[in-house]
Amino acid sequence: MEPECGLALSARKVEYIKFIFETGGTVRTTMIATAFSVDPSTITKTLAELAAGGYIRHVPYHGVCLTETGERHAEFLIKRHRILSLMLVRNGLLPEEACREASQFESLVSKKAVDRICHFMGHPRQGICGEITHDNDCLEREEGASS
Amino acid sequence: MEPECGLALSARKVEYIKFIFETGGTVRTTMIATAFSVDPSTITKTLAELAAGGYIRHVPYHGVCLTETGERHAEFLIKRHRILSLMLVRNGLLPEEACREASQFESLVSKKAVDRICHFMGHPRQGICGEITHDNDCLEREEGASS
DNA sequence: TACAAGATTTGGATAGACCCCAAAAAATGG
DNA sequence: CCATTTTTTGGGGTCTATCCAAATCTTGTA
Repeated sequence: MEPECGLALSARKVEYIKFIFETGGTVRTTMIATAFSVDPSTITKTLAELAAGGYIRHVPYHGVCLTETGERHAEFLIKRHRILSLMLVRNGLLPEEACREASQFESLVSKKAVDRICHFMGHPRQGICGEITHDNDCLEREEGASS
Repeated sequence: MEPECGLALSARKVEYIKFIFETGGTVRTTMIATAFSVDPSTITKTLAELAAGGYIRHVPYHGVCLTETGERHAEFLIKRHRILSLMLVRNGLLPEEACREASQFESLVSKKAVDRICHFMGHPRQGICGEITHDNDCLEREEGASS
């Protein structure tokens, strides 16, 4: 089993997945297009790629919703954003700055790095733009896992 | 005067500028091509863009060297890399990991953020992959500058 | 229920960043 | 002064992200 580095999605796709997750349920193309000020046709195309990747289920003309995989991944994406934002705040940035900066580069930070930072910070529950949740995956390294 | 956010160069160009700076003096196309395992023609093209941006002086068939601007910028790029790597180490990553992760996303971190982190860490001199130098630009915020 | 209006998708294009290959051009050491 | 090496040119490619216009699907409603 490959380590799952968490770098499979481009920055844009990460934003879309997080948006769909946070909106919840079935999300319509226009909703995403409006939220990101992008042409609906662009969204349709990107959605097709996300569907091909198994992250979402897309019913043409009706909207998309996350698959089981997509949901699990979305949780990671959001946690990554919050952990990184929190780290930045704890290292001198203002909350809004931290959130903004993290959004810019988070898609390039590996899961392993996020887990280490999360561990180092003591698995904080309170992020600066929402609560942080911790699954086994992130806690299991605690009890002497391999890597 | 615009704030100079430090996001003008792509990740690849950042690597090239840092490499040229660290190599010092006049650097030849092949040297860069070899260092990054990329076709020389690709380097020539990217070099043309960096020259157009005023970062380097390119004498065809002879090599490139940084301009005054390029040198100043290179110093920032290297400092950014070291500050971010150091922050990651201080937040739980192993040195090599930190360096590798920082290289991936550093091009997307603003100068302002770097300055804040640098300030927060107390303007450290010892990075994990080299010494960190601090210019006025980064220290002046200390004595109550505007932003 | 048929249709107009609105939402969505298709198809066609563009743009930027990177990259490669083959061939031309320049530099250089004998 | 020429063969070898280095570099540049010219021509393609891929990928991601976007836009526009035209087709297509849904739906509320008359």
